[in-house]
Formats: sequence, structure tokens, C-alpha cells
Amino acid sequence: MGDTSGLGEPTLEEQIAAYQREFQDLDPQVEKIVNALSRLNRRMNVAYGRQTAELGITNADWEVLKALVLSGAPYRMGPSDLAKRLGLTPAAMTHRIDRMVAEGLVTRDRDETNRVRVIVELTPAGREKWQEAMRMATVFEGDLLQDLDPDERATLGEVLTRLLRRVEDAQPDAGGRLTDLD
Amino acid sequence: MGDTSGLGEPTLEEQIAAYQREFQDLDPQVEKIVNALSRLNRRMNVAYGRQTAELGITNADWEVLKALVLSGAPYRMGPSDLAKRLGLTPAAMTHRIDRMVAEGLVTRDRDETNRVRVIVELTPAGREKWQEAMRMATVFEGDLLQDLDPDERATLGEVLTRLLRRVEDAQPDAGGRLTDLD
DNA sequence: TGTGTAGTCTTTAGCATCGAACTTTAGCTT
DNA sequence: AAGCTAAAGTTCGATGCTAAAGACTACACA
Repeated sequence: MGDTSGLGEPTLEEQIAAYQREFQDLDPQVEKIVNALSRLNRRMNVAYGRQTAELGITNADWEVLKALVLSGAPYRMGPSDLAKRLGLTPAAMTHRIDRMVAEGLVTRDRDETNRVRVIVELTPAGREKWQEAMRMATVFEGDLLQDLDPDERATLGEVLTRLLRRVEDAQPDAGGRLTDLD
Repeated sequence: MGDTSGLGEPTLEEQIAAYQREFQDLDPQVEKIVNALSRLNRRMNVAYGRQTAELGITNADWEVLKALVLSGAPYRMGPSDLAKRLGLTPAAMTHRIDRMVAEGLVTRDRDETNRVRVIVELTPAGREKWQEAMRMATVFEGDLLQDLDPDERATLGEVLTRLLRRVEDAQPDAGGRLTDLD
């Protein structure tokens, strides 16, 4: 007994069993769901990280590209808005934009009508990178959900949305800070 | 139209709609599931972060406590094993242990039978912190899943486990690096 | 017993992030 | 107008992480 994968990570079932051994009043059902969610997310981020690396960008870059694209044409946002959207401090945003400008993914210009503002705008190259990343991501995601039949997908989507609504209502403040992709 | 929450974050539905607007060949069903997973995870981490902060520790500390407790009595692990388990480099582990020793959560000693090894052991205070964190976490988790009836919980757990198995099989290398709790 | 080799941590240098202080601009208020 | 206040970004100092290099111990083999 013990963990199978050389300490790298116990099986989900082994982990739940260990929790029960060390903590009374534990609902294994609940713990299974919560731990599966965490582990799934981590694996997804690993997968995305490999894909973005293959494109010569980082997950951090990709997050910014996503925010800009999703804002719609003409794909412009201010650093503060981006920072709020991504859950970063403005300071971190400044440096991230520095890097992305150097990589040619976005441009940074002062707003002429309000000179205290800065406009970050997606370049065609940045948009192209986003699309390539999306193509890779959708392939991965389709593969991930391959074993689920249409009914299961619908149910899963509905249930997760319900959970999300509950937690977002309870945390109205976008409260970010903590890593993670969008 | 547009986003409701002052740029902090669009609704999941709005976000999916934006994806469809900007990217052809998108399966909204799939995207909904994947994005809900990411967002749920982020909110969970925010919640955990608030709880651990309330206990005077960090999520990083909590991860280490979890690994030690789950390893079972006598709650000892080497820094390298911990690092593998948490997806950190040994270097990061060294510093994290420094801090936790200073906080009295763990002890660090050389293994007398193999003087190149180090043994990190949970202190009673560390174990106590872990239990308090668990109590808070289980309350939050129970509340999160409150709206799901037993059938839905069972189904959700089963489906997520299936997804996890699929992605863990595809990424046998624990491949960590990317942030996130366990 | 001497030496090579592998394994375990620690140290160093570089990078991204945060919190807080600072600079600049816009818009009010009087 | 002159000055106040608020908002938007940038800069600064500290922290935690990674990758790579270094130090030390154990073990194998000659």
C-alpha cells in the first residue's frame, strides 16, 4: 500500500483515504469533488503551459492576450483594467506589458485625450498568437472531455455553473491575487 | 450589454459569448465546462487563502502541512520528497522550510543514519494548525456544495474522477511547477 | 583504502510579483 | 484662476520562485 507514483502524487482515492484516517467528520464525497477539481485544474494549467511554450509565449502572456481579445475590437484596454481583470497589481502589469511590447504582442501608447491614461492595444501578431493558442487549447479540451457523452457534458456544465454562481455571489469582490489562469 | 461587474470579471455566459464572437469552431459546451473549472478553482483558492491568513499562515504553509499529515505518522518527509510532492524545486523547498521552522510548524534535522539527508517533521503546533485549517476548509466546501443533492454529488465526483484519470494518464510526469494548491 | 559516481540539500543569480510611495493629469470647488 | 482631490501608471524595496552551480555524504568498485 502507500502511494503508487513514487511520491510524485498519490492516487485521488489514496489521498481521500489518508484524509479520512487523519481527520474525523470528513465527508469523502465532498472531499473527492474538491480535490478532483484542484488536481484537474493543475493538470490543465500544465497542459496550457506546454502549448504556450511551444508558441514561444508564456501563460502570463496568454492571459493578457485573452483579456484583450475578449474585450472585442479594437482590442484596447488600459493597464489598470487589465490588472483588475487578471487579478494583478498595477505594478506587475507595468512589467508584463513591458515584456509583451518587446515581444511585439501589444503596443503601449498614451491616450491623447486624457494624457494620464495609457492604451494597450493588441497587435496583429498578438491576435495571431492568441488564435494559435486557442486552436491548441480547444484540441486539448475536446480530448479531455472525450469520454463524456452529450448528456453528461450538459449536466456537468450546468452543475459547475451553479457552483460558480454560488461562490461568486459569496465573493462579490473579484478578489484575485491567487495565480491561476482565467 | 457588456460586462456587469465593472470590468472586474464578465459573467461566465458573457465570456463564452465573447469567445464565440472571436473564434470559430468553438464548442460552447466544452468551453463552459473548462472555464467554469478554472474560475471555480480560483475562487476556492481565494477562500482558502482567507482562511489560512486568519490562522496566521499562508496557503504555501498549508500545502506543506497537508503533505506531511497525509504521509501519516510520524509525519516526516525529506525536503526533496516534499518538493516533488508540491511541484517545487528543492531550492524553493529549502527557503519554505526555513520559514516554517521559524514559525514553529515543523522541525528540520539531519538523518543520523545517512548524514546527507534531512528530515522535516511536523510539530504538534503544525498538526494543530492543519486541523484548524481543515475544519475551516470543510465548512467552506460543504457550503459550496450545499445546493447539490446526493445524486448530483455522486455523479459529479464520478465524472470529475474520470476526467482526472484521463489527464493524469496523459501526463504521467507529475509535471508541476504551475502554482495552485493541491 | 582510494577514487569515482550518484544523490541530497544549499547557495547564487535572475525574474515576476506585491505593497507602498511617488508623479502626472483631470476635474472640482470656490 | 488657484488649489484640492481623485485617478492612472510607474518606481522602489522586499519576497518567493526557478535554473544552474556548488558542497557534502554514501556507496560501489578496483
